[in-house]
Amino acid sequence: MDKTYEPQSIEQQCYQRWESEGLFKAKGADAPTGNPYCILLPPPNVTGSLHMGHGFQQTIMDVLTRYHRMKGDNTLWQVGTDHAGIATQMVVERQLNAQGKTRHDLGREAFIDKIWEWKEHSGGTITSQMRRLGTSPDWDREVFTMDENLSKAVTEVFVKLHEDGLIYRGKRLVNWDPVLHTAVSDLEVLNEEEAGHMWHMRYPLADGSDSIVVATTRPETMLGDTAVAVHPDDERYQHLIGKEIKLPVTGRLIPIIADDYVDPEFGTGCVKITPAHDFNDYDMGKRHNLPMINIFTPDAKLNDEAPEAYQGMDRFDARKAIVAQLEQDGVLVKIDDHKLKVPRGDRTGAVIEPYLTDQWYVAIDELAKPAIEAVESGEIRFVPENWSKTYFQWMNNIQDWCISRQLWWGHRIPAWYDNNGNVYVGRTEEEVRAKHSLTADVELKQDEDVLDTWFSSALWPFATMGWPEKTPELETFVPSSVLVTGFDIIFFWVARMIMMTKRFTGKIPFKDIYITGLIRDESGDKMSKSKGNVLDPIDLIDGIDLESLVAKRTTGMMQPQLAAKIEKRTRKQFPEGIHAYGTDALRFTFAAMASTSRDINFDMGRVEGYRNFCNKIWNASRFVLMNTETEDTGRDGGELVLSLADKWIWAQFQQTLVEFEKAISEYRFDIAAQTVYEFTWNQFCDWYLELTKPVLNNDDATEAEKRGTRHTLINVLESLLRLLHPLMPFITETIWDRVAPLSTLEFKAGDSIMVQPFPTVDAAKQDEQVLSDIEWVKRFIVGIRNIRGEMDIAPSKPLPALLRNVSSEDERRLSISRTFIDRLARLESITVLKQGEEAPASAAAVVGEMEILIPMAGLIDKEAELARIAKAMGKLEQEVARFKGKLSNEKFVSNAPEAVIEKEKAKLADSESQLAKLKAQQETIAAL
RNA sequence: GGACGCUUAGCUCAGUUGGGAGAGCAUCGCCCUUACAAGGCGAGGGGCACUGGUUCAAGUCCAGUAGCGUCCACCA
Repeated sequence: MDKTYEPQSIEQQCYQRWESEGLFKAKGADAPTGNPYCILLPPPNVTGSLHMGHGFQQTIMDVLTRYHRMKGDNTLWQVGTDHAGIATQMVVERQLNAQGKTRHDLGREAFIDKIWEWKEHSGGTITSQMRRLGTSPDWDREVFTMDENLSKAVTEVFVKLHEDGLIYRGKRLVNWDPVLHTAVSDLEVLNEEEAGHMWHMRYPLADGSDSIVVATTRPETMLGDTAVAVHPDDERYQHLIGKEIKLPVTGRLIPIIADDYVDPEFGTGCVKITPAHDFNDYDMGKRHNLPMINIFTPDAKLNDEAPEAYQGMDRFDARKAIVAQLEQDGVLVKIDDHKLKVPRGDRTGAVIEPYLTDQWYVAIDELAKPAIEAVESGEIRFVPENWSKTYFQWMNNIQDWCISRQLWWGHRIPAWYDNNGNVYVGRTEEEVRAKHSLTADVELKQDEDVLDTWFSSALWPFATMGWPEKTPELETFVPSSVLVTGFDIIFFWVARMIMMTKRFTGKIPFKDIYITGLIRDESGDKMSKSKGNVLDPIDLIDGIDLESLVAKRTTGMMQPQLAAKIEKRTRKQFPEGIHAYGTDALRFTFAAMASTSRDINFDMGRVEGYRNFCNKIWNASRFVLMNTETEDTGRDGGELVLSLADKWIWAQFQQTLVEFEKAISEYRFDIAAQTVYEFTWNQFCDWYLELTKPVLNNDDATEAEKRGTRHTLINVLESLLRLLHPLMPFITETIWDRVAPLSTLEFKAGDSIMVQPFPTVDAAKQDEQVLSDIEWVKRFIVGIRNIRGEMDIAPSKPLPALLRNVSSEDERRLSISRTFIDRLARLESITVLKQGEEAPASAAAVVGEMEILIPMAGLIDKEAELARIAKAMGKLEQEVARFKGKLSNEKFVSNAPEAVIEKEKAKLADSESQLAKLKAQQETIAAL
């Protein structure tokens, strides 16, 4: 193996091999063995490219998938992409615009063809990037939400819901995006606080006897006013209720009405009512039977309901013009600054206009009820559990879902109209004609609208499994095991999948919902193009030089004026660009960051740390191979004598395995990552590999002993690679290919690590005695290293050691670990002092009751040793004081459980004994 | 207005039924010891946001305060 770990040189070839050998394939619905384990990939937009959130979530899904596959489960990671109606249409439309054309120039069919064409060429970005991440979904089952079979499911669901009376068409006020010319759902509207004004306008009474002042943030909507409302109990306006007002500018007469909705404290206590352009006014308009005057065209210009002077004017220009007119008429009382929430479309950023149109809706209450119960009953579980509250809060106040969109790209609504305005819903025109006995001479036109993208996404759990056909996959993989996703789409997607899957399969869509945190930048800001703090996972894998990174961050910006700032920031943060850390390091980082926290600040330092971890694994493996590849590892028989260290590393491995599996089962990938990191680096590399050297390089060791150690080296490493594989697929595969043939694992030549069984706990290797023996050895060695470190004694200088107060247990341990201690502590001799035997002036370390003495003569400075002892004593004195205080507290002694008190007593005794020893040392040395 | 979350070492974060404060990175020493300087060995560093309560015992449970943040709803 190369001396240095080079991720670039191993990753691509591994992946191609796995994919071409078909190793990601699920065993199939009717697999003879294995519990079904299924994960649904939240389908990314076809227009998308991989961002940090994808990388993070997909890493977690892949860890679970690989882990369960190795556990022998019938594992399916279902993959696919979403047609993303609005986003995709916008991408292709922008390309057309660049050629000076619009989609209307092409016409609907040609435009849709164009999108398909675009999808074939450019739609695969994200799936090829997923491959770079090492993800292992079953690519053969990859689906697209506009595929024929999924489209069929969409139609089926629509028709069935309509038959059941749960889909209806109605004229209502909707959120209208005047740029896209489509309705959008409540969820697609973002309300941001923005600075605006409050205009106070005086409306005169029709009879000229009085006037009333209304306040508004949208003066232009006065053209659509059909009433002014006051609170019924507001004494100021009692006498005006029922009278009429002459609306300025238009001269229309409108009534003054009374309604509880009005807050007398706010503004002037009088509200202008525009039922066709405000949701609250709409409700009030319905309560009072007010006319609804729509004053806007679909692109939010004034229509012919407005006075001629304003017709065709954009709404914001109209606002200025109206205000000017009001001022001129002397009815503008004042203008206040006012902060208000402005609704904007999440795709376009355009100010959303409440707009009166015909749309299709899903009546949601009947669907919501079983979906709420499924979570309440615990059948579906949120992880972390707390997110269920968010779910309930929304589900309990859920509104009917507007599902029609005035777009071209998407699932066309299966409804047909005749020339009399009758609507027929059915799977096809033929079905509609047959069902309603419509003869060929009745002209039918299909609804122009398409469905909300989330409508098809909602069917994901069962539509991907072949529904409405009765397939074995539906039986096997519904419900899926866990949904891994972000909290931002709990409403958009998760809730809707639960509703639809319950409705159409009677089953839940998934058992667990693991909600991941949101990846932010290092200082906690959301990553966004306009902030210039976006990291591309691929750049962390391959690296990127500074100039390319700057260019990437500053091109194609919505607000080019920010470019200079972003460039400065980027140059400061990445003076050398970004190093290539490789996929395994990035994946490990993602796993290690997946704690329960809902915001995750991405720290580049950690990627580097885990790249170093990869390097550590690489080099440790080189060491193991160096000692085993050309040696006898006992694979084909031969006596094996295991050293204390050999037994210990196996015992330690069992513990690690148990902890790892527990963490994975609880979706604590951070703990899982930490556990294997600690084992690999701090136990396996730092201790075990060092402990093998005294055996392997010892001429006195027997061949059986050496064979036992080599056997342990190669087999622990082999098992460790399998343990690590779900987290770091590439490096483990590459090394395993070399290691496995030397191990005792039985596998087919040429097989990949990813289809090997996950390590299982071997109870015979769990050994508490060995664990505590090595603990003792470690403390012994660290004690001496500590003296060396603080006394500036070269590590290479062999030292004599004297042991005082040695128990029989200490003697036993010493006898089985003598070679380890000699080598790792660099001792030239160990002398056990007899009871009462005089010792020379020494520096001391304490292991339990036993003292390790390093004679000072010629080595250790008296003052330095006194200082070292004083420091250690200081610590012990503090401890003793704390334990004594506790134990002398009458309340503690009489109330705390016996076990706790005993523990405290033992700790006190231990500290006191150590302290006494140090004190004696101190006196001896001070007297020199 | 409603709901939720966060505040622990210089930085980014763990701390699961209350029982002697942890990791990585950064910092400071010493070391090119034939797996690894992307490394080894050793060391320093914390009023656990604040106040009060429960308890023999609180980073952990309860109440409140402050600061930061997210989501939902919304007063024209």
